[in-house]
Amino acid sequence: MTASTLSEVAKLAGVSPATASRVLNGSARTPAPDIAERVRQAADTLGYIANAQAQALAKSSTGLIGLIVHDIADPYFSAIAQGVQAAARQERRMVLLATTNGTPAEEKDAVAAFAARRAESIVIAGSRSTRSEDARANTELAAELDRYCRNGGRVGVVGQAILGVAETESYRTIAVPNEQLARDLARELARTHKGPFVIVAGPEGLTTSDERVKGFQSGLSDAGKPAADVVHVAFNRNGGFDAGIELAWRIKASGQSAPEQRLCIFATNDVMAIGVAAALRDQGLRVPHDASLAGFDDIEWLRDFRPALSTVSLPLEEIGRLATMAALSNDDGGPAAVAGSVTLRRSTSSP
Amino acid sequence: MTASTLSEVAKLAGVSPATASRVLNGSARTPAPDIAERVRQAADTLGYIANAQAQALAKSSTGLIGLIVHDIADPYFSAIAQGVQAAARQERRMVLLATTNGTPAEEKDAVAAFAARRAESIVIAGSRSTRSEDARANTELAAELDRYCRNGGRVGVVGQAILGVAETESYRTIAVPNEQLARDLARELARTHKGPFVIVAGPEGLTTSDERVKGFQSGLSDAGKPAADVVHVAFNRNGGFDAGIELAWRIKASGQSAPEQRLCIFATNDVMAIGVAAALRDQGLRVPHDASLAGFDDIEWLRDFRPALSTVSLPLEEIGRLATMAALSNDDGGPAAVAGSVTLRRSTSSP
DNA sequence: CTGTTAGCGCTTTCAA
DNA sequence: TTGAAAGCGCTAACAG
Repeated sequence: MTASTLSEVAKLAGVSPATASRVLNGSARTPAPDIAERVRQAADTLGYIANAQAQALAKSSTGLIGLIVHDIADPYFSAIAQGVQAAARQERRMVLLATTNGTPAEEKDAVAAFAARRAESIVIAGSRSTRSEDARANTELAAELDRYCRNGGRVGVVGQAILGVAETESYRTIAVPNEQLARDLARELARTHKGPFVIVAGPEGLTTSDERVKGFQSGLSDAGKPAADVVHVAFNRNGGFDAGIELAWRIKASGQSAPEQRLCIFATNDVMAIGVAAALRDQGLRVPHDASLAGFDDIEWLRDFRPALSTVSLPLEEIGRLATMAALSNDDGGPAAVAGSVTLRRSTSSP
Repeated sequence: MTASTLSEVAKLAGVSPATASRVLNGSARTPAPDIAERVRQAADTLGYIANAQAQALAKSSTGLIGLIVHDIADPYFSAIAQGVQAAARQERRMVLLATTNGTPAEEKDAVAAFAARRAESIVIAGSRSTRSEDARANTELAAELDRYCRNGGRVGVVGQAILGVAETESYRTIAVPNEQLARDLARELARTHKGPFVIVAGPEGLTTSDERVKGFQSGLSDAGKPAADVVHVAFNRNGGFDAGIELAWRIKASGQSAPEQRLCIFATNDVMAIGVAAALRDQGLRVPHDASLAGFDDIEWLRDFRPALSTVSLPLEEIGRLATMAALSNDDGGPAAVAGSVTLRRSTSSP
């Protein structure tokens, strides 16, 4: 990377580097018009591009914002990334991207890498984990974030706070009311569904999934329904598929489906619900005819997925934008939260 | 961002900054074990995090790779991004992300921004445009890339080369045989389809779409079929939907569909095909009963989309990986290309 | 093996 | 208004 430097430009223009700097990169006062023109000319002929690294070093501000997601190919995360990117552009920042496969250990690495690059803020999306096997990594992640914040970094977390990180004004979380919304969904479904409920959840200890399970159960309870069975599988499409195969078996075994026996399946996110649907179809069962099915998130794919899936709509892109703004601004707007809403579609309509 | 510095660590450990640097960050020779331990201890108590900016400046190598896509929320791009990210991690690089809405002007801005940050390589994904309104921006983009390459940057382009950029060994393109594959698809479809063909394409001048149109037409011609009508709409889901509405009208107008009148619709990418399918369904038509439908790319969504869509499978993630490696390595492996394959599914089966 | 000395490219007081 | 000089945090010759 051998680009021309400021002093080369300055020399060509016959001025000092300081002056060149003042005209080329924003400074309080602009030098004389003729000087300025000479400098600009020189910069142009040399194809000068300011070295952002050097500028960052000199003014200790990098204009970088780090984004950490589990999986950028997942529509949930790519929608959030879209929002982050939009906000970053608006605030004239560049975004650094890291994917972690959902492991706190890799999240910690990502935070460290961003800290090293002196990213001014970090946005973390993706469920937390309370599994014991992640405990150690979680502690390290918290420590890394704490250190990052103490060094002046700001972080915005999507969903739930990361345990063990001091809640300062430099650490903000965009709360997603998973529990409340799942509860609303359960109540809504319980209104018309007569049969038993089953929950297809992610691994136990995955906070987002756990919250949704808890909320759903409490919604059922509110409606005077018995608690739902919970099947724990991978928190992705294939996990949903696995669960779906098992449930298909159960559905078939129960013989002809009287309304009182018909299952209502709640998958704790949309891609799992899609997996469940695929498995049921595979096994010759139809939704909503043989079972009701609902998901969570309202990812873009759902728009053209059939049967139309009931779900909880979340403003994903907005969430990304909010998390970014929270991690950038200095106003302590307090804990931000987003609103979601139950969206009933054909997959949970009476057959 | 007030983090502790190397010299603070050095001072605490009672050594010179140079020594501290040697132990903390990889150097050829490691200092004496006891010294090293002291330094590490000091770094630890101070919570030292090396300043990557400063390191980059000193060794003039940033470990940054820039990724430019039209839209990160689009499954085509997010799959590629996944591959880029994987390759970057493997090569211990960080990725900077920029989205451009497909406009060459924003692509140029992104290249400039990456150049300023001294990214060592840039990966550009997304169709080129030959529209006259983009000519100026394209020229500027080419100039920007040229300058970037001359300054030692390396670039990997997915799909087609960017016009006007000198084809040096620092500028590599991962060719996607759009034309050939579209031709293969047309031939395959022509084998069984009796009726007329229609192509739902992106805006004229969008290279990827144009190539696919051209290939498809030549495949039809190979098979002795008349050329297909081409409908130009936006290169996304909604464009496909618009076209689908119009086509539904056409299909209905043609009365009962004898096999000789049944339409086969080729959308130049999958999301458009999905849009077409949605429109047809909206209008009470069924695929493949009332019309055949095929797309291009084989994005992940297709896996659970019904009717199962015929398409051309592209190894998207691999493409991202290859483009990244091409933009990183110094071996001039020559022009790389990927293989795709025609994937026939139910959407083009006989009704 | 360790420390000293120059920078990397830029910004920014501080004088002139 | 312009220039000189110091320094951002680190690395890399070169001495010792």
